Amino acid sequence: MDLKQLSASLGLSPTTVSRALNGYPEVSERTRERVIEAAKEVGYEPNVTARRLARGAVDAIGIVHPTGAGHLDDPRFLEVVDGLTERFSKAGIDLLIASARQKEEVATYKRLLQGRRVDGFIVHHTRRVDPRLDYLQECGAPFVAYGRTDTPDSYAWFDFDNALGSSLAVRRLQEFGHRRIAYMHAPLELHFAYQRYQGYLDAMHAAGLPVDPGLVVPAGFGRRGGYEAMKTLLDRAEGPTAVIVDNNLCGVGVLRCALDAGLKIGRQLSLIVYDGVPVDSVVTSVQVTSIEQPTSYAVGVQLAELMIGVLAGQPVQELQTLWSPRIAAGSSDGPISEH
Amino acid sequence: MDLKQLSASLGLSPTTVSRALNGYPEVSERTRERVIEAAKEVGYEPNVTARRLARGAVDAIGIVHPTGAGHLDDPRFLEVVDGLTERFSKAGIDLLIASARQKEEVATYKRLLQGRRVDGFIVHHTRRVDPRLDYLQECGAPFVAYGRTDTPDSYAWFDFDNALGSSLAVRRLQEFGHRRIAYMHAPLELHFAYQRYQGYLDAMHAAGLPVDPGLVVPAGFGRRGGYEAMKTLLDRAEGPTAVIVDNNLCGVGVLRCALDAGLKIGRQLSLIVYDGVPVDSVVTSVQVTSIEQPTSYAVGVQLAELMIGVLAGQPVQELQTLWSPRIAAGSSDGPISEH
DNA sequence: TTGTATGCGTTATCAT
DNA sequence: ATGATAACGCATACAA
Repeated sequence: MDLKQLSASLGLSPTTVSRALNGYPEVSERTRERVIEAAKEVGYEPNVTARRLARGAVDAIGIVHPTGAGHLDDPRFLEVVDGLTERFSKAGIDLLIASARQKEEVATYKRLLQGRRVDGFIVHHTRRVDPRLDYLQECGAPFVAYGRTDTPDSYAWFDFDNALGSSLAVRRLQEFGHRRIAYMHAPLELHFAYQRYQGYLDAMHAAGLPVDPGLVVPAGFGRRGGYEAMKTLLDRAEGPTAVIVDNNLCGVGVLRCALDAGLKIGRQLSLIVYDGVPVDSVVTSVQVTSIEQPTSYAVGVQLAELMIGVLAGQPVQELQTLWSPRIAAGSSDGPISEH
Repeated sequence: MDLKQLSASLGLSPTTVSRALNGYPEVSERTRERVIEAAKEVGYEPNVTARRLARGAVDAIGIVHPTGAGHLDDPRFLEVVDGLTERFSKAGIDLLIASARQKEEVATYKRLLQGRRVDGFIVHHTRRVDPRLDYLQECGAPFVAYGRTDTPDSYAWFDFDNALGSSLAVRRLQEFGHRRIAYMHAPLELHFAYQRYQGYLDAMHAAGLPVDPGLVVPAGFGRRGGYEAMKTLLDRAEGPTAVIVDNNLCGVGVLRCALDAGLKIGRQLSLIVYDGVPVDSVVTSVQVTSIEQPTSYAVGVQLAELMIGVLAGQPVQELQTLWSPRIAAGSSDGPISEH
């Protein structure tokens, strides 16, 4: 059943039916009701392809994720996608998911855009200098970045105040009396990792604490990496009394290692982990103090909201969202104590 | 640059240019070369929306995943998606991802289909009786199921020989001399869980081993569930000498629990886990014997391949793929021994 | 308030 | 081998 048939069955022109269904004001209420009723009755659904061609907009947003990049298994990604689709579907927007080998990323954006497969993009895992954003800005394509680059003024973005999270953690540990505060991080070319790291450095300096390079350890994104990194720290002559970990899978490994070493968490070693330790962890004895952020689902919804703003032509300066993390206190940190 | 402009610049009609680019045979080789050259030169990309409208096909496949269903955080899902997009993109097919609350799943399929947003679907996590497949068959929509239902003859599907995997595990343990073989499983309304469970039962019977209902434990999809379930088993007067776990996150929990209880894995307790224990686990001392299946990426590629067959009108009976798992021996199982 | 005519960028049909 | 013309199904400028 298409528009022509529907309108014929009602004795109206396709134009009027179209207007009635799309909420145009110049249709009489009586007619609108009749039309909507009939449309529901016969189960009419407009052909989106035709509508798209006529309107020149696709009502689809793309999200490109790098193949074999390691954060593929990031469970959060799917949660974000969930928030995106939820919000987008309300606006009649489709979410297109594409994958690209890391070298071909920009080419993929180009292909999707030039074939008019999408109106714009959600770009995630931004890097400090990011050729994808450069390309999209160059050709004026709508996009929202999940995470800022070094030059965040000229586009729409969502981000957490990553530096703040680390600062809060350092300040808290410092108030407990810690001085030797270790820091474990994901690769620093990822901007969130970089920002969190900067927050750590700044807060350490502000607190007048020395930063021992040996206590700053790249530990990647995984449990295993965290475990190994922690083992290295524990082997040192002068180990840390507290550890901050910039991502939670890594944090699980750190916790595990500390427990295996027989340390009393919260007394002999203080631990603060970004995003906390996942609910589905086998470790239940310790409630890990965490730097807490809104759920990834909420992030997805917000990203979609921003995208809709961009598509509506809102100035990008109004479309920059920064959410602040906060500390959720657990039992994994406290004053220094030797027993 | 659209088709009209391109053709004008070549002094040809849009028709000829279209034919040349789409590989129609009735174009002279000379013309074709000229056209392809020019198209590349100016970076012409056909407008897919217009093409779709003209051809009446969307070249897009949908995948609907249930919101808040617990397997959202299934890392494998993204790997499958990766394989799908990879294969689909070669065929010029888009992958649309939508989410739906569990009650609204069928309605979502309906909406996507009637609005001609997609040509067909990949349906995953099939249940033994699955209203989604019923609906899609009813309205004749193309789809490929990842997992069979109770009536698998009339549609295209991909599946693992789930029963076989459990049988292999039971047989192996039986040959080691085990008799009290426990089985932990995900919810049985998921067909893969049901099939694996049936394989366990059948193999136990075939081996002449008694099935103690107390040794068959629903343990869900997570580490925590596995940990708790294992604790329950260990508390029993007559516990198992071997455990089979039907999913690997759960298996991590089981392993952890057994280690915490001080058991020597492979001697005091044998363990076989579907898909093995994830590489990024902190447990490195034990190499878990696993029921091994091809990667989820490969599954994705195969699913896409099947879908392309369906769209091409191939008979569904030729589009049913069953892959067999095999045992990858590790150090987590062996003959019974008390020390 | 409603209808007519035209356009969106392709592909397909039927000539030539 | 190439071209003119008509779909594809909807939205919209313009007319009534």
